[in-house]
Amino acid sequence: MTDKQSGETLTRNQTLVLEALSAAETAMTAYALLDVLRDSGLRAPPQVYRALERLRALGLVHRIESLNAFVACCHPDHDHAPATIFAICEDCGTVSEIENEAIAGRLETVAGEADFKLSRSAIELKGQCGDCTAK
Amino acid sequence: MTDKQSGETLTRNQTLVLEALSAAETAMTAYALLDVLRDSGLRAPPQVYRALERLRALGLVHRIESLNAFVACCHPDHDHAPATIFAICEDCGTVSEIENEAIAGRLETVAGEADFKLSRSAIELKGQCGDCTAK
DNA sequence: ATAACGGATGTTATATCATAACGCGATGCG
DNA sequence: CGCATCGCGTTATGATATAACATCCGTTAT
Repeated sequence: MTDKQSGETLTRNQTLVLEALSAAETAMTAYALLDVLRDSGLRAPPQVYRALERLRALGLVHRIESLNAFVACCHPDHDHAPATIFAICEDCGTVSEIENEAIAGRLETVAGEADFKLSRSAIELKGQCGDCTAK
Repeated sequence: MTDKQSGETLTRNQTLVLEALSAAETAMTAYALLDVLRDSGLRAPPQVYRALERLRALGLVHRIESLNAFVACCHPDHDHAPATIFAICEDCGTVSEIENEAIAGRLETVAGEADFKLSRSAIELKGQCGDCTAK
């Protein structure tokens, strides 16, 4: 059996990227991550993108398409349906993750009605979070 | 009264971009549009991006976030809710636009429950369209 | 008429996001 | 050992997007 990198464990770079993302309040671009992690030894974009790619495959990180940026998954434990909803505050940049079975199901239905075989979906809401509304 | 560009009419560049997009089967990137329209006199990215920006504001064009690309709106007539769904075929690249009140409403609800003031949303489904499934 | 203004335009340069391609070194396995 | 695999580091480049500035041309005010 090979324990090197065949499934569970994260490599050094992957750990660094995941920790930086988890510590961040907002979504971070790959280059922002690179800047933050330069002191930790990362030098070039591919290092960050490779780590992100693997972390995404493991479901530990999500890409926010409308921002070209990334967030750590809030609840990496349970396999989430392919229908996570992201609420992105346009004031403070906070991204919150929402799971909603009803919408996931409806999307499946709608896709089916349109004769579309759904594999993944990206649902991104823009607006103002509670904290910023209060201010 | 000024008829030049105060609301309704499209400028030459805007018309060119909209026509190119409407003619396309799939979503097109700004640079793809630029290539296509070079013979028509467009030379540089800002010309395309400016036209796209205005067309989007008019609701005639949508941006597909997950592709960094653009499509002409299928039904520019009726003001659509801020919850259009795009079904993107990963085989042939076709993008179809789906309107669904139920999902739009549910998203409003879910956002409200999360104390989030929703302004716009991007819903992008990836998968296989009917034609490609049949093949 | 003409000066001043505003909006669209054209153009150059640059910022930002992402990946191709190569070689190295460690590890597991025959 | 010899070889395959994988992560890694590095360089270079591709792809997407915008800043900034000069110009042109109707409209409007004088």
